[in-house]
Amino acid sequence: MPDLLSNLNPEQHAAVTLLNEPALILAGAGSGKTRVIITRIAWLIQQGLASPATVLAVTFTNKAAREMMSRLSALLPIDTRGMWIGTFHGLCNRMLRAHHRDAGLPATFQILDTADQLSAIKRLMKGLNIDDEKYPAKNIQYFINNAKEQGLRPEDMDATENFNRKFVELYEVYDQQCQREGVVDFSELLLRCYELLAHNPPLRAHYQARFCHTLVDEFQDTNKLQYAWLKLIAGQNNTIFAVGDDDQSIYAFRGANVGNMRDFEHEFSVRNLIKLEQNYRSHGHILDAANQLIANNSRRLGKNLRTDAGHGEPVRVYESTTDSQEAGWIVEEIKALISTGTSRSEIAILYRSNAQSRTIEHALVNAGIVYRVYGGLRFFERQEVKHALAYLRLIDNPNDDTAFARVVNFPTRGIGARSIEQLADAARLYNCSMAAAIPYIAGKAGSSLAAFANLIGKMRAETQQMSLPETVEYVVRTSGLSEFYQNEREGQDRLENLQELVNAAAAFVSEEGYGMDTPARSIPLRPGATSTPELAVATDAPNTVVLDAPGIADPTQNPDTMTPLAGFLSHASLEAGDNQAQAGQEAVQLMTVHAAKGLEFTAVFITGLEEGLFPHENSAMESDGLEEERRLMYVAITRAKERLYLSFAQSRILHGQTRYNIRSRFFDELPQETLKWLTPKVEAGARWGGRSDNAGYGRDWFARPGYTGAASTTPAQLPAFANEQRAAEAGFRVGQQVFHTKFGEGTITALEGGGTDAKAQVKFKRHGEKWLALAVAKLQAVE
DNA sequence: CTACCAGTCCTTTTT
DNA sequence: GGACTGGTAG
Repeated sequence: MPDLLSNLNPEQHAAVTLLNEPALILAGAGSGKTRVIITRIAWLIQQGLASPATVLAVTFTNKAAREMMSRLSALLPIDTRGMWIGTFHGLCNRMLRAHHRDAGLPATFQILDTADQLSAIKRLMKGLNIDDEKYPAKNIQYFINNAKEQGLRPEDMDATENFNRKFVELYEVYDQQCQREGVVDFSELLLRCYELLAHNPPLRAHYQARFCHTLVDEFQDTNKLQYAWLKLIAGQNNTIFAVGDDDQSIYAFRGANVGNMRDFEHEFSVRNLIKLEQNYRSHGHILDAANQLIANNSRRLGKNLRTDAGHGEPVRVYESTTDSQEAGWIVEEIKALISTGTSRSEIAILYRSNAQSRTIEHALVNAGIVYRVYGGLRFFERQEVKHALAYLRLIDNPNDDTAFARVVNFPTRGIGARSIEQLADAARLYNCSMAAAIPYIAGKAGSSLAAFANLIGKMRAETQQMSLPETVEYVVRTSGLSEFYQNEREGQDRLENLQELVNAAAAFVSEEGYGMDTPARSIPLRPGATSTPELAVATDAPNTVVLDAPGIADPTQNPDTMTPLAGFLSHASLEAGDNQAQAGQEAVQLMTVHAAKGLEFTAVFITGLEEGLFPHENSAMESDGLEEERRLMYVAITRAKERLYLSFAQSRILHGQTRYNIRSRFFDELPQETLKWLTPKVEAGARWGGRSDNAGYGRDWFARPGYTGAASTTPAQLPAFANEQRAAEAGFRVGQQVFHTKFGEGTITALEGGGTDAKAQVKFKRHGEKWLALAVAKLQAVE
């Protein structure tokens, strides 16, 4: 029996072996967090305190889930495939598939990704003749997802206010449309699963009895709905083991609620909050920098990272005149690093926003340094792949109008916009899907549409007995997609991606343990499974737990509640695939700070450390915005193992305009003794009251009087700041909320001039951006 | 239906 | 600066 505990430090040991109480583990960066979770699962099983079937482990990304499974099976000889380890969305999908009837969904329900959802909303709005200017589809999408993440259905929402009513109405119609089409979006997956458990006591009791240990990774990133789901599924006898780091919460903008950590601590009366503060990644100076920076945040749970590694090298700071000079300097440093033996893949260049990568890439290309950019299009998001998937979806579910609209005329088959509009009208009239409305269309348009329906019907019939890879291959060929891309000049890559899709299907089949010949569209029979899984009672399977609600399917004993095709389509939506340009190369790594979370590198460059960029100017408008930016900086710093570079530029071209920025306030928040300035440090001079707390935040975005910058700063560019300051004297500032009697609410985005010439640029919620003379316009401050 | 042009937007992103 | 969208001309 392997000794799982021998190499743990005391805090890790305590966390791993904690028994019969809810646990909150405050796990600092590089403190062995993943290791603790995996070791705990293994230890619980090894000690007989849990079986693989009674453990529920939740992560945010598929990558994290995969890592958990592979490291776990390395520790213990168990098959992790049947275990409930996965992402929130993946697990909810699994549960909804198993209980689709109770959840009110068809067995073949499909998952809309973000882009699908947006096009579904656009289609809906077009049909209702809703002004896209007044109600942008993106805003509707945001509203809907946000509502769902708060656990709110349309009927739960306040629709009394005029403006709000339209949103709520659209939310309601959108949900009806999804229901009719048999599709669910990402947030629906979670909310539907939550409601399934909330409204179905026997089912809830079943799962609550089944899971004795729930482990949650990156708990600080959970939103309200996810937390509610966890509480629901965990029930009484279950001990939740929540691992997270409030200082690394950087996803508030997508609904993450750091407050869940504090709430958990109180609601579950956590007795021992265990802090993992021993860092195994970074040298001392780097940690000192991170610790002192993050100490500027308020409302922290509080921790301080420490290391045995010694101080190491100082943090190097570089000031450049321009962004391209910054890039040039980075290239020189990287050359030096490489020549002294640092592997390219151990060097990372981080930036706050993607727009910054171009200049750096340019310099790297010129210097002939191989690099790799994270982010961008992912495999299952490519248009040719999405087209092929749309055909596959139609085979499984002809009512999926999103898929239908996508490929009804791709490749072109003489079905124009007018025909499609006609069809959509008929579908609305008869309250059916577009496919079902085809018989109602007469004339030439009708016959082209009928031909398309026949094509899909033929595909459905002919793939009946085919395996999944065969089906995919067949669809790519029969749909005309391969022919289309063959004839297109730039179609070669797309053709290859379609072939890759066939390979992906084959890989999926083998990873999921289906036989290669299993028909793609029947539920495979494996030992322990029955042909009607949702009615099956799993009493004789291994690791069986007592089922207190007989008749409830248990997806762990009966994982085959999905056909291979449905599984593959879910997989394509839930796991969009690699977003790395060229994987596996020995290359310098370029990515945003967000993308770097969880990774580590020997040498790290944090670039563009300027006011307005990092911290980002938009964050000034959000409450808690600066603190989130600071956490982001904290994440960035703690990626570095041995060497950390911080750089900023006096001027930078952004969106085609040259901006003159001053260095980030974060420099003032770092311990000066850990910094080594490669360029002379220029004192910033007195700031407005010298405040760096939230109260003064937003006031001094682009203007700190007294800042002279380096000698090369063009004086002609500086009056812009001076102008803003004078306008600011009138009592307004950038980022401020204002009210105008005619235009309503808005936010000041720029200020110019002074005295009687003072003007403010205001972005109104409903009327766009306008320049207003302060002497004329009656602007009221909203605070 | 395609091709081209003008207008618009631009923080971060996983599922 | 550049990617994407929507509109219109051919």
